[in-house]
Amino acid sequence: MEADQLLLEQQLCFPLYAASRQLIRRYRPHLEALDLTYTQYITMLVLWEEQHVSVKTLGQRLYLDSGTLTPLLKQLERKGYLRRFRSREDERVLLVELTEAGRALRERAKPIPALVGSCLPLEPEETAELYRLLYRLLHTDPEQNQT
Amino acid sequence: MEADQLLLEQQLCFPLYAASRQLIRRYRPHLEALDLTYTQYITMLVLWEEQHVSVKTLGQRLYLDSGTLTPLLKQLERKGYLRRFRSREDERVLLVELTEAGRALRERAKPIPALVGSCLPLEPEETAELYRLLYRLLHTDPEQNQT
DNA sequence: CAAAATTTAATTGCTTACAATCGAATTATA
DNA sequence: TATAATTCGATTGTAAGCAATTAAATTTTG
Repeated sequence: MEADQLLLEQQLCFPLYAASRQLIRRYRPHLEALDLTYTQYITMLVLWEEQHVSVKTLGQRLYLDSGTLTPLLKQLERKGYLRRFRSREDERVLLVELTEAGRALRERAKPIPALVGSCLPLEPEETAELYRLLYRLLHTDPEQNQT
Repeated sequence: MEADQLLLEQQLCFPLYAASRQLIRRYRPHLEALDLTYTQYITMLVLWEEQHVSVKTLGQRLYLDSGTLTPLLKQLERKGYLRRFRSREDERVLLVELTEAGRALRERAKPIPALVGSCLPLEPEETAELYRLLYRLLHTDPEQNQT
């Protein structure tokens, strides 16, 4: 019986991983117009919600570590969408804040969720259920995340 | 109203992506003992099911392209788990077949799905529902995959 | 207060993803 | 059957992810 569990289709990880990459692929054409990659996009989503965010906070919200975020934030800084600076209160902390260009980008990003969402083959209540299950997976977690 | 859609938590892509990476992280410690990465593991899953698989078929089953698979298969060949050879019928086609070591690895992989699955905070019927929704996402797809 | 422990980002190294392009082999078609 | 189109895998270049390590700043504690 264990044998069956080794079937590709029997492993939850597989459709989760494949569906995730596929959905991200659907964002790509829309994000290209904004000169953003997908990871840069979800980083911007956080920044559009909060004025000042530390790398640590970003990492906690996005489940990403500094090894991923540091080069990504430098890239976004190069593009002119944000500024990076050390906190005066605690020099260990690097804060990130949007530039005017970064805030302006928000308007151009607004249509994207609807554009991507409209081509998903799920009913609203199915989408809601998927959310619920994914957040269950995500939140009930032993070794949370890193920095 | 569009503004709300730009909230990180409102985007399906985000929990999907984060949950996917988190689940893959849970495999890592078990896979390390087999000297496999996660992507190498799902590749082995396919090979444990089929004797000879072409790179194209692998790509279709895993939703990965040759740019990902070529170096990965070379790596698995270096580890001694598989052999790569051109098809005699069609020289464009590269076939992959497990070595004895590759087949033997299957036994050591058997406990992994149960080990990972047991720490998931989902009821069996919830897991089933999650499957169903993920495969809906995955299968109903316009621009399928690449090679 | 000084030393130890902790926190925070940055860096390094390795492995994906994947778009784009290429070259070789095969198939279609004019 | 030549040549045009297609298929297949490999290659290249960019951007993630992430473990492990490091360095600097801060906090704890002896």
